[in-house]
Amino acid sequence: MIELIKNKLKLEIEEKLHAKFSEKISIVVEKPKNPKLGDISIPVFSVVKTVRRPLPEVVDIVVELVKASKYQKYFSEVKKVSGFVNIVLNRIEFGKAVINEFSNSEDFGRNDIGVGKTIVIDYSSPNIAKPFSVGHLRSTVIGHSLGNIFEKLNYKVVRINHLGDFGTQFGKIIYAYLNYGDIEKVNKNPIDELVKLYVKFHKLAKEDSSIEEKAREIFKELEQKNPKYVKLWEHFREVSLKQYMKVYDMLNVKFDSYDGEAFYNDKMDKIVKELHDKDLLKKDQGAMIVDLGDEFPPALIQKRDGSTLYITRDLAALFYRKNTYDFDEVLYVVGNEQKLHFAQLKEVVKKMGYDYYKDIHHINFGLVMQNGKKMSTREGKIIKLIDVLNEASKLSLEYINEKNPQLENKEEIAKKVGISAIIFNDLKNYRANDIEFNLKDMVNFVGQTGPYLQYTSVRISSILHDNQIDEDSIDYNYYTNDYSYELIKTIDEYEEVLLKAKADYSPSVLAKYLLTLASYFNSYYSQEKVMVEDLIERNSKLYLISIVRYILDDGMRLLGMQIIKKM
RNA sequence: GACUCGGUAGCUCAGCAGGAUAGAGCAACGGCCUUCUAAGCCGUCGGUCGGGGGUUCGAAUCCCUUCCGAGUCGCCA
Repeated sequence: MIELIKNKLKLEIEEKLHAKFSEKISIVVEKPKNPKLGDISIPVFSVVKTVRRPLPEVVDIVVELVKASKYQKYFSEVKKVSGFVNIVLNRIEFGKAVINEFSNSEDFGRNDIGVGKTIVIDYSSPNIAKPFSVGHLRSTVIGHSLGNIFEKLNYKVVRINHLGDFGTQFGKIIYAYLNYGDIEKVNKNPIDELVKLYVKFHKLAKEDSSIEEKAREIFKELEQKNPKYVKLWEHFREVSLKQYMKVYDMLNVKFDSYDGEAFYNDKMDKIVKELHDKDLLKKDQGAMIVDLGDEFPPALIQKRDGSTLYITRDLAALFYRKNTYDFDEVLYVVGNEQKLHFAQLKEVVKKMGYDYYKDIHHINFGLVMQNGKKMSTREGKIIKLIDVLNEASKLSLEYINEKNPQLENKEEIAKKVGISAIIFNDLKNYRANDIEFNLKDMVNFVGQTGPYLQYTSVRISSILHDNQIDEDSIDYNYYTNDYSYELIKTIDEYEEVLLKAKADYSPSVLAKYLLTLASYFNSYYSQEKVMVEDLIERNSKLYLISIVRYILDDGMRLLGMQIIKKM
């Protein structure tokens, strides 16, 4: 509502100023930093500059224009403060407008910006035969949440888990397995054992680099379907995926496709041929490259031995997705360290003459660091996500035993709180920032955390209970005190927040907003008694807090968190 | 070395299409449970917005420069 008022007011005033001074003037209509100054603010310095009139005169003109606005029924006061014109809203009229908007909406916050558009999101994408680490959590929860947010905005979303189930790493693992592996150990504890082999390989390669060459040979034969290697590969893939599914179940994450890199194995010749036909391919030091000029290093398409590389597979995947889903945008939720790769990918697509290179977006995120350095599987330093999730659930159960020992289904709720805490902790900060791994922070349940949001929703549920709410007997006067008014204003921002989260491809925008909403509610809660004698007052208050709960729950759902009624 | 991203309170971070006294949470300290869940609320303490220049009526926000951290830079993904 306020966004609408601001936008229209801006146009209205710009138009009238234009008529008056016959000069094009652009003004800013914003939210003042300090709410005491008002609800809407218009700095007039830019107007002074273009029309070259004294500031007080311009301020007066703008004040008159605001007062004459179509929206003046929403204004209770128009003040001039130095170079600003500040507007105070009429709390009753504004409250009524916001509440009505909620009442008339099927799904509050929804926006039709995405109608008819398809968006493909590539996320999670763990590497087979490697543990699902805290590093993969980021891609998984960011991608999942973005998918939910896009769906809320009426996009059609295709969720793809592009499994890292191919590549030279398999040459390495198979080499190590054949020389040092033990079938029983592998079957007993698949991923752990395969990681050991992978780490061992890298240790050995440091002393004897010739085994790198052997691994490459094995991979090449795997690509050419050597049955012995294919069989091993299938086995490794199967046992790994089984373990990943456990984690996805815990996180409540689902995908439309699990086609990984191997799926594109037979789709790459076509790419190489097309690049060749378009005269983009160049032989260089025995390998085939696409020269990308001065701006980027060349893209390596084919190795000296003829086997393919990451970017070749990504190209094949991209074209497959374009043909299959006809997307309007494709998002790759992949870490910062692959920035160059995606820049090169876009550049190659551009050179191939496809205009939709513009629709490729690398949704980069910060690395999970340990002691200020990137975590690396090669060095065997890895923290398994499942351990962290279990730890958080355990701690959450301890909390419940301390705070609310009589609670039913304690274990189940503890899991929902613990896992949601981990998810929220990951999403609350802007995705591209690096984060230092810190279990203590991740399982902290006090302050700006997942449990804080859940707790706030639970408090509301506890009041709402099974009270009936009559939407027709609302007295808007109960929404005018400061505590209520902050809630009304924040409720009003929900849709805008979702659009911002979408525009930035960052769930943190939503996460921060939910914290603000919850915080305003908790202040309200400490000040206002809801279950009062007066039925109109009680009803009005119940309705207001039910809206707050609706947004909290909807927002948490979009972030991929669990909604609970008691804790 | 080149390129990219970051540097805001002791710690974790918002704010950055320029706007009015720079905001939260954690930690520390002090209050608030005979009233709807105290995983909460209220308050105190805490900042040369890395340093230096510049553009502007106005800079944490834009430009230049410098220092610090991270990532990437041809046969891994």
